[in-house]
Formats: sequence, structure tokens, C-alpha cells
Amino acid sequence: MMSKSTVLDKMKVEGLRLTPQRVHIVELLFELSHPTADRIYTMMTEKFPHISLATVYSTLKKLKEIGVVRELSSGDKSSHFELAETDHWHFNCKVCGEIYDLEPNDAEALVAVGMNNGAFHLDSYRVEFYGVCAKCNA
Amino acid sequence: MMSKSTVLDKMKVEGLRLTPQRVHIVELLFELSHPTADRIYTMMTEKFPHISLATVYSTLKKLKEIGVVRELSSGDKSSHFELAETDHWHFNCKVCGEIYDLEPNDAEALVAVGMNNGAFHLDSYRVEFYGVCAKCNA
DNA sequence: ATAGGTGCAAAGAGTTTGCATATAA
DNA sequence: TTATATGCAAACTCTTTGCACCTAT
Repeated sequence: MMSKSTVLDKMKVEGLRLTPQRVHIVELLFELSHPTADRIYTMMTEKFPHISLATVYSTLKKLKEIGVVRELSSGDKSSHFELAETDHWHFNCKVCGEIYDLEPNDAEALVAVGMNNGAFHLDSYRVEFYGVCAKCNA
Repeated sequence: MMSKSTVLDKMKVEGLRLTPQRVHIVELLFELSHPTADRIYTMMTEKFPHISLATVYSTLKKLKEIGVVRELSSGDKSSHFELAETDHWHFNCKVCGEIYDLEPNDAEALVAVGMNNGAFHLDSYRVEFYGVCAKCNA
């Protein structure tokens, strides 16, 4: 589990300015579960009433570039974002739209496939499950 | 490996009309590798000079609904589409943009995680790897 | 001091929708 | 015959860009 100061340090090291807006976006990424840019924007307006969606997108893009944020591009709707921390997989409920984090069982074997016998250079990978969660199935 | 007539039968069964446009879209899905809607549209214009992108999107949407097509939503760019046939995983090269099909090693163990101890109803899943392919790494 | 960030508005890309015409069944 | 598909254009959503002003370093 990454800490907030680890993220902020990383941002500084990578040459990103630590504006109050950016700091709060990072805080929200720790508080919210897989938020969309718009969700972050809405939460931001409580503390920064005049913030722009463009600022949110711009910050998320930079955080993605330095590798502390992952973008989850979900088919027909808007992207969700998460801190690129531990290795985990996602379950996407088609009824309520909730995204659940799941623990991998054997990530190493999976990664071996992704490297294609060493032929490919692997940066990252994602595992996404789709279906109906326990709550919605009841 | 699904056959073209299997797909067309399925479409008929599901109440979709077999128009010449739709038949050719299906043919293109067999010929092309993970095409975008726009790629299919461009190929379609050779045979149907006045076809509309809307028709392509509409057909892909219906094929997705009846489960013969999968949409691969790729982050910041447009979606790619593929026939929902065999169980396979993808490697996405960030340099050339190519999408490679990979053979799963142990899909069952993976699916077991996705079912979350039987709590979730699993429709489907995807495994996406990101990195640099052999060709671009040379 | 100044490179980089912010907020605003406008532009862009991809996808969907409304509607009149055409057509598969 | 008639419910559904097509093609066109316009609309929509999400995201990016341009620019003048501001601010973290």
C-alpha cells in the first residue's frame, strides 16, 4: 500500500509541481474507489469551486505518465482511474456498475504468457472479469 | 474456430436480418485482425460505396449483444472488435499498436478467481498485456 | 524570475440518434 | 406487408487544446 507522501515525492522527483489542486486529486484517489474523471471533478469542487475538468484530466494524464495512476477504459462509458499500486484484478458488475478488486492467485504464470517466451517486453497487464456481483444477483 | 455460417445462423435465430451489408461485415470480421469500426467502414466502402459508419456501429453493437463479437476498448483511442470465439489473451504493443493473440496457460484457475468463490456470476473475462512486441524491440 | 499549471471556452474524436427511404422475411 | 435496416446529418459524450493569467519553485 503506497502512501500519499510516496506519491507526492514521486511527483516532485518527476518534475511535477505540487499545486493544492494536484495534492487534493491525489488525496481523492486514495479515498475514492475507481473514480471517473468527472467524479473526481465533482469532489474537487467542494474544495475548489472554480476548478476545471481540464485540470483534472491534465493531472490524471501526468500521473499516468509517471506511473502512479492506471486508467481503466471501460467499453462504452468513460474511463475510471486508480492508483497503480498492488497487483490486483477487477470484477465489473454489469448491473450496478461497481468495480471490485480481486486478489490474483497465480500472477507469475499469467505474466509468463504475456512475455511470450521472452519475445515481448512486458510493461503491465490487466485482468478484467465481467458479470453480476453477489449483491445484484440476490 | 467458428464458421461464417454459424455466425449468420446465430444472427437469424436472434432475429437479426441478414442484409448484404451485415453479411459482409461478418466476412470482414473473419478476415481482419482486431479491426476498429472505422477500419471495417473503409473496407466496406469497396463493396458498398455509400455505406454509413452508423450502419457499421449499429451492426457491431447488435453482434455484441447476441454475443458473437467482443469490443476491446483501448484506453485513449477507438475500440477494436473481434469475433468472440476461442478463449485467448491479448498483447498490445505500445509502439506499433499491433494486438497479438496469446494462448492462455491456465484459464480455469483464473476464472476461479473471477467467480470470487462462487459469489459472482461470471459472463466473460479479458486478459490484456501491454508492452513492446518482438518486432519493435529489435 | 520563469517554467509550468490553472480555468475557461472552444475544438476534436468517437459513437449514437432521429428520420425518411428502402428492403428482408 | 411490415417491422427492421440503411444512409445521412445532426447531436452527444468524453477528452484535449489554446490561451491569458497565475503560482510553485
